[in-house]
Amino acid sequence: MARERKFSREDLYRVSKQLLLKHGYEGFTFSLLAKDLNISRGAIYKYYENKDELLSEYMIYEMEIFLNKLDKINNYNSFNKQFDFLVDLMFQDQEMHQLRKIGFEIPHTTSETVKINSDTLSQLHLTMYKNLQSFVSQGKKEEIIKTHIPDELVLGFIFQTIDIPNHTHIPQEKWIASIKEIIRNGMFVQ
Amino acid sequence: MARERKFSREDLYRVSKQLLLKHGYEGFTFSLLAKDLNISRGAIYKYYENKDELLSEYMIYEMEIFLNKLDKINNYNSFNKQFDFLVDLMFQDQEMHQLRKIGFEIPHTTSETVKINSDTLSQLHLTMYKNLQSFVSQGKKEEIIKTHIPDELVLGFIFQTIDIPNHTHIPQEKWIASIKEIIRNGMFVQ
DNA sequence: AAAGAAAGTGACAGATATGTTACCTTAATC
DNA sequence: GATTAAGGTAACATATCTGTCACTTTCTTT
Repeated sequence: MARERKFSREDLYRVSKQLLLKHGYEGFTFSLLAKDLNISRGAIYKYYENKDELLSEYMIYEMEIFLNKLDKINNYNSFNKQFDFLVDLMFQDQEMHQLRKIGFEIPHTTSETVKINSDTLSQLHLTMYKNLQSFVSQGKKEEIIKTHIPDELVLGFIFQTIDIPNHTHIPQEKWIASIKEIIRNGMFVQ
Repeated sequence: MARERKFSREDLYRVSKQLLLKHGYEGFTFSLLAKDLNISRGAIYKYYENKDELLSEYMIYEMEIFLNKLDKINNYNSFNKQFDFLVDLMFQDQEMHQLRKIGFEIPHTTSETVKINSDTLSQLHLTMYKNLQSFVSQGKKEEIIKTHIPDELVLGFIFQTIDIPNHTHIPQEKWIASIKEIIRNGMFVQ
């Protein structure tokens, strides 16, 4: 150590998250980042060669946090409780879900570091996928989930429906309850 | 008339669409557009002051085409057929749905023309919404759709689920059939 | 064939993002 | 207190996008 840093890694990640959600991948720049951190742009280059290096590293960080939370799905042994847990988690981590989509825009063609990070990220996605895969399998084995529905669709419904904009500001609890109901039993009167 | 144009409005729209889907709103530039059209960048400025003017106009064009198709929903008088029509339409016009989301990124703060176009676009969205609103109302009146489900969610499910990525390339027919089944009756065994 | 008008071009200036680097600052270590 | 090394800054060169404008090209009209 020689001199105290003006910004921590956490600062970097926090502000990057805000900027990513606001401007998207293409709109994210070191200029904006430096301005929001009240540091000079050059300081960031002491740690990262380009934005892809920073962002791919940050995505790994977010993904690891998410996977840790997701892992708690194994604390529940009935499929129904796991289902509730998963949908609730997705709603809590709605922003993470936005970020994950932005993460796919990072090109893995630039520096070596980015390539390595992208590989790590792919690995984490695979881990997530396997975790969820076994969740779906169990649902089908317990004869709760219809077996003829593609696994991808089971997960896709849970992942996509959290993005439905709630323009009329229906209370979150009611909103989520309705989503769960539709996924479970549909929106048609039986 | 004085001289033949090297590019038609259709050319402009077609290439803009490709670029928008590939690079998103922020990544869309007149430079890219000119290059793909094999014309000079300056030529585009003869018709549009900036990209927002072009894009907002283009979005109106796409939206009008879509609304014309959507209007055919009234050719069906049973709710169930309308439902099938709507889901099928959304799948045919998947790209249009991507574009619509990108369209929301156009700032309505630049030139007067953009403001006017944005208003027109809002109007078209309202028209679409009302059209769909009456579809949902009918479904509830016919006691096919559960009345306690928020209207926004009924539409949201139809609009969002078409975005679920079909990575494993399940045949479209089977895919769409499963989506319809889940929306209607859920993914849980009854 | 001359005049006029719309279409298109290329160059210019301004703005902003990107990497790099010489130099300054701060704090720990000797 | 001098040395060392990491942290930070500001300026520079480069690249790209933007908007404008004088000029050229092409076609129609007279």
